[in-house]
Amino acid sequence: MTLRPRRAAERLANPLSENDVNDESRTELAKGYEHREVEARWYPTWKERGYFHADETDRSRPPFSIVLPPPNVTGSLHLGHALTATLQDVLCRWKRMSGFNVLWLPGTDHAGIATQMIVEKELQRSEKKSRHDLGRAEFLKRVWTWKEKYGSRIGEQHAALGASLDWARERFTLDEGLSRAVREVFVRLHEEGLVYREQKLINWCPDCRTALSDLEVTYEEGHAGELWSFAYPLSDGSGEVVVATTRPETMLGDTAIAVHPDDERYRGLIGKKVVHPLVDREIPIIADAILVDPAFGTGAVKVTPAHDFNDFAVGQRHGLELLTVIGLDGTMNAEAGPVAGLDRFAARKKVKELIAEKGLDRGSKPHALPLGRCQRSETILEPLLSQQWFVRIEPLARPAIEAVERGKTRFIPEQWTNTYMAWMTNIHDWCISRQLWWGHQIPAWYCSDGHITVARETPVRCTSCGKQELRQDEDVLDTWFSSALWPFSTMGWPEDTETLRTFYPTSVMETGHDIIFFWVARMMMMGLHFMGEVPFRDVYLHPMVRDEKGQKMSKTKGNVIDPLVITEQYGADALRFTLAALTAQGRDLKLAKERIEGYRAFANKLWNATRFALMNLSGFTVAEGGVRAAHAAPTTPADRWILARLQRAVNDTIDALEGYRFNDAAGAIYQFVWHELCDWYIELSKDALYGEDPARKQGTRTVLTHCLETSLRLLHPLMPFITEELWQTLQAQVGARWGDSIMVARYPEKGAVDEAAERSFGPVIGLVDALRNIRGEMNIPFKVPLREVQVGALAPEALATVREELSRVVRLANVAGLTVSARPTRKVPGSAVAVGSGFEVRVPLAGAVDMASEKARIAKELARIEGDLGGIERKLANPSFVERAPKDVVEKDRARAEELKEKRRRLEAHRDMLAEVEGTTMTETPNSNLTPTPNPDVATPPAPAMPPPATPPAASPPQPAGSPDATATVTPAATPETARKPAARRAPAKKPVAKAAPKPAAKAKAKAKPASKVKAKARGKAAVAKKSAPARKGGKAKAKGLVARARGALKKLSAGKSKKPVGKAARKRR
RNA sequence: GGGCGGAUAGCUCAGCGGUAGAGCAUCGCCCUUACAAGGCGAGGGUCGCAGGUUCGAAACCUGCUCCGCCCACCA
Repeated sequence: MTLRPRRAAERLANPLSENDVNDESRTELAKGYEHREVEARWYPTWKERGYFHADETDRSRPPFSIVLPPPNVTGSLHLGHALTATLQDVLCRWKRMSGFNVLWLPGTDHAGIATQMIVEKELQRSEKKSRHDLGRAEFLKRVWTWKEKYGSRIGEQHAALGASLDWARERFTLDEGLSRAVREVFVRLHEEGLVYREQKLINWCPDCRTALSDLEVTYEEGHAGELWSFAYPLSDGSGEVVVATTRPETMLGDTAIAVHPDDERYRGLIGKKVVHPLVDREIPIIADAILVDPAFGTGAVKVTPAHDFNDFAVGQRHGLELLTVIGLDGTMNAEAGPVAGLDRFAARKKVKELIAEKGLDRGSKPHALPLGRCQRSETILEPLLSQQWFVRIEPLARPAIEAVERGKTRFIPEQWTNTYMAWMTNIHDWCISRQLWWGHQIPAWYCSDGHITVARETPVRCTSCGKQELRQDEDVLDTWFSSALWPFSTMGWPEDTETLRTFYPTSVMETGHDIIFFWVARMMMMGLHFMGEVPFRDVYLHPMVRDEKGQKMSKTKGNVIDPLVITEQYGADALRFTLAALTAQGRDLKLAKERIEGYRAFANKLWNATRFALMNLSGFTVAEGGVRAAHAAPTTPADRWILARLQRAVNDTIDALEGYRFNDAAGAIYQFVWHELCDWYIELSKDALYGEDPARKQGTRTVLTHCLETSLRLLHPLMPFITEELWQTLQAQVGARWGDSIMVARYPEKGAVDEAAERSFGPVIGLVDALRNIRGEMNIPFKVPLREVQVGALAPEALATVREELSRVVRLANVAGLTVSARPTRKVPGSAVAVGSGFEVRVPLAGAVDMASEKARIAKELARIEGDLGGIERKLANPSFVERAPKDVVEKDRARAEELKEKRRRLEAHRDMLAEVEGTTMTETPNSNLTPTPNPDVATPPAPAMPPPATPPAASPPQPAGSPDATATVTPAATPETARKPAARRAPAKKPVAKAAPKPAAKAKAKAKPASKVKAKARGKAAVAKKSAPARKGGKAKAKGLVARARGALKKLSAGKSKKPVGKAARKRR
């Protein structure tokens, strides 16, 4: 007893690895998938062989290009980057295998402010120095050192994920080439009047000491502030005007009081003046209908043009003085009179005190307001007046809007189109200068007269006055300025390169939706302006990766996960597959450990499926022509079925990839490999593989190899490492020359699905499911063979198929004796019955069957049918439904109703028989053996009372051979299953039966209670059956919708289920 | 203030006009020689609320309630 857990534990503790030799020709696999060893091996191999490299001179294949959104060199990658890398690699590998000339271009971004801050912090910590202590040149040297360190780490992380990036083309935004592109763009825009320098109010971070663009401001919603009121006395002494503010310190910069022109309260005051209470100044009262909302506060507004965006505009309208009172460091300057020299927040307090002393305080109240903070430092920003460089954006935005309107570039998911448009149409000029050191220094030079010379290379003299002492602008450009050029600057622009001609515009821009404005929009503008063509055709915006609590991953929260930690633990393939499977459109992605574990299990499943194949392919060589070769062609319904399912999986996967539905692609492959190939086909194949029929064996081996090999190729973009490993091993085993690498093998192609093969195999699956269900519900362990099983009421084509696959049914359900017939089954007391579409099955269970349990089971099924039927009949009884609903829908329901009625009829008959039996025998001998035939394996205790059944199988009416009514019989000796397992057959049956007997009663009791619930559920279940494809296609009966939950499994396998997505996908594409 | 998502089984999410699905978790049986990172079976949902459109609504429309995100210069 204690042995069992130990055996499992041992396997877990030591899962690897009889073989960790790097040898492509080996044909044996370790027992479990060991990702570390495999991953370490393949990436360098691919890279060395040049598979990642794009050839810009190759025009024989259609181009496909993606530029990797350059990660910041500030640090290492997080899971958001892993998602980016995964999705792009999926696209690139898929396209590469599909015959495209693929360029996936890597690189990194210097990330001006972010990097500078980090290095500054580091410098402060380690050497207690500021950047000013080092000086510009020395400080920049330090940053470069930092960049070298983290730039390579980013490369390693991408390699660990399997990203097939063309490393030979790796770029950095501060490279010489890209810097040249930046200068070129700046100069040209300046020449065109689209770059200008001006004194304007901008968002200033007193902490970073730099200007920011609007986008770098994050607004804190509903900050709990205070609205404070105070009085300005009128200069003529006739009274006062009360104003309100959330920033009292700014009152020292007030240069007007504004009221609404139509406001009766203040009409008489317009044009008068008030006295500033803290400095010696008079301030005019003006009327401004735009600024003032008479309903807010007192209806009078203090105007501070140099420290507020609204007030700045008022100042422009009314020609007001711009009085700056706050300095770049956030302290009050000399203009601030009594609070000069104080920090802005200390000044706020002081101003209130001073006003209160003068008796002008008019109280305050809590007030929620949006508060702008610096995206990097989270410091509260200060609107300040300063000289900055700007890009005149409107002329650039217009073409970028048009391009999207005309469909030159499209957004996926579509909803982002609106977001993009809304921003583009309300865009403000872009402040591009930053008071930093790390970045592209602005190519503008000043002479002592203040003339500006803008040039590509350092000028010798001022273009205005010829002076030779020139000083370059110390500021650098916004990081996003160089990022905006990424799609063409990385391909060699401003030169007219072969690479640009081949790969621009790029095919897809794949990135997070958080940088749609920062980056995507700006690339559109710059690409159109300088290349005359959109930078990308499709923009796929992926969701944000969150932690399992749904929180955004951020360094400050400390919930950032390093992809390397995950790949180390679960494998890159598992992580990639998880990310893809979770990437549904339009929703953020919560990464839970359990999901990754689940997909690691999937990798292991695939590994073991291949391992199984290898074990059964010794001496086998794949035939020339594969599954289509005459001597290897599929011969059984199961073969044809799995090939049809494979083709459907291929179609579904490609459809999903084409629509950027990564989760559907992952789902299609997962479902096929695990639940069809492994759960069904491999199990089905065992009789042939273990048997002695050479033709059958050959066919099965061919089909199995084909399915596996195709699955591996299909899966490769998602799980590159394990697929390569298995593909190589399989190739070596079967002596084929599929190619040097799965990476450069051909991707599976879409094709017609053999729907007849899918359909005709249904009864076999249905039958096995029915038998398994009876086992499960009756609690009969698998090792106890089922005897005297009758399969009846088979439709002609189903009869043929079932007969053809009889040995497989026998094996999968462990049946030791079975008859197949077109006629209904014969009643046998003490049997369990299941009715499927197109067949019924009866399992005599001798004494093992518990009447109550079987009755409950049948009642449950009947309730379900009643529910289904009730709903459908109500619909069919509704004249307007019959009249107005599409014909096929009505037809489908009619057929379904008929089918349900037939099922109900059979089950009712069975139920009545159960009642009859119970009435006669159960009451007196509750434990008695009701077995029709002596059954040493199942019956316990031995039958004392009941006579043998009236008609044992052997005595069934003889049928002419080949007639649809013919009865096929399988005897225990004839089945490979039983032949191989004599021990199991002879095992004393006491244990399972004894175990089983008490169980059903309890179960039945438990189930008696929620009868209403069963009904409710049954009602719902009607839908399942209705969705079946055959009905939809004209009401052809199909073996499906068996007893109980067998349906669920069946449904997955039926053609109908997966037809739906295909249709939908087709619709979506239109 | 405007806009965009989301609310479906205990959890994470598909489905988006024909009447509810997956994975994980749960319960039962099974170490059956590809895989216990496994197999088989089962249980579990008035699809956020309220109206409307429709023969038919989880899906479409309207309103509402909660959650998340984005945009916005109300002192």
